[in-house]
Amino acid sequence: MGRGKIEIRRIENATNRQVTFSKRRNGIIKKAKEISVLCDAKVSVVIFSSSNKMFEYCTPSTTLSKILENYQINCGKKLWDAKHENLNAEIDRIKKENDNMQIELRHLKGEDLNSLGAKELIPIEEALSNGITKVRDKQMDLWKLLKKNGRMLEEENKRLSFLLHQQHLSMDGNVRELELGYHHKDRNYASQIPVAFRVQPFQPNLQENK
Amino acid sequence: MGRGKIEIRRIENATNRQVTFSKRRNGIIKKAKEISVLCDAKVSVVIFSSSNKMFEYCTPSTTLSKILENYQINCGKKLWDAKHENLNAEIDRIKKENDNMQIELRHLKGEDLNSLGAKELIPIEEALSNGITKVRDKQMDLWKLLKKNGRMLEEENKRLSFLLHQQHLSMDGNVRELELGYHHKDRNYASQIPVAFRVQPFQPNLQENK
DNA sequence: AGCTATTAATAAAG
DNA sequence: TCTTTATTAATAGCT
Repeated sequence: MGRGKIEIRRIENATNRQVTFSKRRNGIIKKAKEISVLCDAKVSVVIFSSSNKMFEYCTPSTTLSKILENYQINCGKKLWDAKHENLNAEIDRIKKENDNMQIELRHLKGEDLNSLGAKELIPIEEALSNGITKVRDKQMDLWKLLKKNGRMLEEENKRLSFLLHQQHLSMDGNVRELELGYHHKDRNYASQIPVAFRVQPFQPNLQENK
Repeated sequence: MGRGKIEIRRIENATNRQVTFSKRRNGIIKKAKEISVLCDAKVSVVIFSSSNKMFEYCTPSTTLSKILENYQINCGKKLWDAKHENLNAEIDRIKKENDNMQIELRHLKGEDLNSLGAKELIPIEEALSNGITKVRDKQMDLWKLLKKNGRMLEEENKRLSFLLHQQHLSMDGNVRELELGYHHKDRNYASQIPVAFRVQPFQPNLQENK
């Protein structure tokens, strides 16, 4: 069905192969549509070109999923059991891991100890006393940090109070000078202090955890 | 392409429909084979007749499973049913559970505490001190059991020694009688003690766990 | 199932 | 890639 007969073997010329692929792919899909309509059939066609481009046809009244479900029912082959097996194996593995951790946790919390003997209790006790030491060390660290911050705040307070006191003194001096010199009436002292020396809200380095 | 042209619409005559289905199905599968060979394409064709009979073609160098895997990669559609999704969801769920337990375990072992604040350390410390109390209680129980068994063994020993002594005494009496009466030479006293009264190895109630 | 007239598909060329 | 066209291939209706 063409200008010449061709043998059914791989077309070596890549361009020809591509052209033939396009035409025949369209042909197959057209035929699939036709048999769907003419004969009330359910058809699925999936085609990958040699360059892995995909083309698909599926009878409109159904879906590929449904067709594949029927496929499995009909021919018994399981299309994605390998996948399912893998997933199930993964689940089993994780569940086992889970169970082990659960047991370890329960033991650390002092539950389900009756099945254990003296030799099994020893490592648990060690883990616990080790853990409690570390937790208490950590608490101690936090406590020290808190105290250190408190001390820093106190010192900052002292420093600020001192600065404030000094400024008051020097201002009083100014005021006296002003009163003596010009009988100046402005008593808004703060507005006369350079900005850099004003008492600012202090942002402590301590962060309370919530 | 037949004795007459036909419209592409459902063939009402059931026999004709069935015949046309057979012919065209063969045609499509032949075309699929040809494009596979000519163009190095991967093709899957699945056809269900209106009476739900299944026909299939798949390029020999691959399998339907592989084609479908590529299908999913290519077009993103997920073919596997709810079952697959469920398994994946289950895995996610368990993994999350796993992670949580892992974190709890690490915290109880005194690891990864730096991210925690004072408020989070308190329940951990409580769990640990609670756990260690229970573990030590259990150890104490086992210790008491051990001591109790020791005492029982001691008492049993005393009892047995006493019995042994008594039997020796009574035997000495016999011997003296025998020596007086018959000048008997047999000095294997044990062989004359009734079996029920002999000292037997004692199976303690205490089981050492290995 | 076969047969064959007829239509449809398509190879090669533009 | 699209169109054209000569030629082969598919198949509708019949037996």
